[in-house]
Amino acid sequence: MSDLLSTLRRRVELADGAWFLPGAIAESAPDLLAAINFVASVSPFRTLTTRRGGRLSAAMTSCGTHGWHSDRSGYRYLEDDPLTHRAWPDMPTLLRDLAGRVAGEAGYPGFVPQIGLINRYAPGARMGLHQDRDEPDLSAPVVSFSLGLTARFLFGGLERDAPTTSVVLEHGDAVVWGGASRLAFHGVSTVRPGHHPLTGAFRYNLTFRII
DNA sequence: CAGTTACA
DNA sequence: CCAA
Repeated sequence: MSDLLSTLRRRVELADGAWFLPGAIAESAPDLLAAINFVASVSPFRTLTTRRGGRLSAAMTSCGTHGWHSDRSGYRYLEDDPLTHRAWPDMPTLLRDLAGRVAGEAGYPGFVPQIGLINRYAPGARMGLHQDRDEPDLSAPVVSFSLGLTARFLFGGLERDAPTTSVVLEHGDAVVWGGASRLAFHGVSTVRPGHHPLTGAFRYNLTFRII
């Protein structure tokens, strides 16, 4: 897609500093799936536990300098994958470049992601409202890509009780939130059964962060 | 509280 | 399904 057309693409502001970019990464979807498969071949998808013994329904893996992890010690970023006891896979150049481009389209120029967290949702999986607050550097936005099955994305405010707005995230969509929305609560409703020609019975979400 | 569960 |  040309730079001209990408500058003309539709943008919807969900909240102050939070942008929904429909179709922003659609053209790169096959290459993104290949990148996901590479990451998972080094650091496989795994199901994480919460501090109190619950289990996250979305399977996760990471790439880049650190990976996001949760267990009985809580949430944190780790330099090494506790599953493989080795470094997380390098972030594929395509992911870094695409996340930077999409951040720029949302008004956050110069974004060079350090970490890519990949969430895999089978039908029935969900993600409760939460904040991305494990990053010491909150000046950078969070960039999110959606691939495969559709899901309803909930975007709230700075307190858990604040009302949420929702958008349906489809294959190829992106969301970027930063600035006044950087610590906004967000989540994903239960993914419904379905089939996607590229991803089969899965939804993939990639979130790019700087810590 | 990125969770599950009990009950109106 | 929502409140806790």
